[in-house]
Amino acid sequence: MGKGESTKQILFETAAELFLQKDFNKVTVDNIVEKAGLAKGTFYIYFESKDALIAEFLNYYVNNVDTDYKAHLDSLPPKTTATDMLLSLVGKTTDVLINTIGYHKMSFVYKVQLTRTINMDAVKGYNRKLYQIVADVLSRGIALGEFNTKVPIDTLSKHFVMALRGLSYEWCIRYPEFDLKEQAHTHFQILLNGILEKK
Amino acid sequence: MGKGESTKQILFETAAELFLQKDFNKVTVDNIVEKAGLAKGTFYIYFESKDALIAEFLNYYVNNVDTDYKAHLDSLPPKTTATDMLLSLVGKTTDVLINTIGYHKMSFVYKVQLTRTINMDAVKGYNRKLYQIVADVLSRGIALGEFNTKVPIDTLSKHFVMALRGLSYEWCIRYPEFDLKEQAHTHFQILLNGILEKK
DNA sequence: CATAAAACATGACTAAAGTCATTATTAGCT
DNA sequence: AGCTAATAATGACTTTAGTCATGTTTTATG
Repeated sequence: MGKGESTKQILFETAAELFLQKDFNKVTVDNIVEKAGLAKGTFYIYFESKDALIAEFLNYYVNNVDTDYKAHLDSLPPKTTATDMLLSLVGKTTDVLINTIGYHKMSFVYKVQLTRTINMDAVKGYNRKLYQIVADVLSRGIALGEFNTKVPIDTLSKHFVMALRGLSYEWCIRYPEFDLKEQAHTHFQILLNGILEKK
Repeated sequence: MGKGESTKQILFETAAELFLQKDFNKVTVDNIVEKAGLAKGTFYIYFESKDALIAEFLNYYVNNVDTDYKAHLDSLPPKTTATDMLLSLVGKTTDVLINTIGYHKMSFVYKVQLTRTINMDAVKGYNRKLYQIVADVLSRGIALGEFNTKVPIDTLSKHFVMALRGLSYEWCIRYPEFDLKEQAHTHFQILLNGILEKK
């Protein structure tokens, strides 16, 4: 590891410490470099911007949750229906959002994602594990004759994850009135059932 | 109209002019007050922040579109099915987003909404006309025996508008790869049909 | 119309992100 | 080791949002 890499590491860890104590907005770049014993310019050698650092911090955070989601699904009884799996997965993700990540960090995720120059692929990249996890549940549902759709599975998976993101965004902008868990459940019920009269 | 109100008007209009020439980020508060021939402090008497001014500007923009949506629906042949109405409405909204408002302004809307202190009720308030418009189409669908759902209409309407917002957000963060119009169409097909095997 | 209170306006100031020309350190090479 | 090029670090500086104590104008009132 070159000198530069370890300096970056120091900055990142120093910042991470501060982020656990205070809101992102309350931690200044000056705070970080002072605590790290470095100059401000050094910060900008390793991070494009303060938001870019926060994005790395959040990516790191979000990265691990998909592993949790997978584990959660694997822990379900083998005869669970695909519908129940999907709803259980939705319940799990909303739990994590509410209890582990928190609405404040999620708001930042959604804000930073709108800044085109900052890379948040860990969250939105289609290679994110979550897309595959959802696709697997959908495949299972089709294999079991439980689901029936003309839309290809990976397309469907993208739409489901998008719906989850839409729900989470709505939660962020309507917090605390919006009950994410309940709304997500209802929304996926609608998504699964549709509203068209069955012929 | 008191003196204050007209000063606010001047600031707003000056800013609006500049916003048509340049990105929000490129227009500074100093630019605005200089062009308006006022002091910086004056700006902050009338606007809580630069973002608050932008929010007012965007609200004004977004406000009118719902009237367009209503007009669009009214222009459809009277025997149009509710399904077609809904899909046509979705098509219309995506047209407006893409061609009239633009992804850049929408990104700002979504960013500002995440700033809890700024009021964007014209966009997200449940009294927004769009919620009623969607509810009306849904009622029609139920009256015609076309739709069938246990979920109350106004709840359903909120979920549909949320889906639309989710799609638009996704468009913003994936622009220009994400084809909003096509994706919205597919998404609402899924939402209408569901994916459960019909019994 | 004199005057006090309220409303409006000012601009120098602070805070914080981000820049960049300069300086210091490290690594590779003979 | 001595020299050079690349890499790393510096901090004074710029930019821009936002503040606030002070000053000016308007309005209401005896």
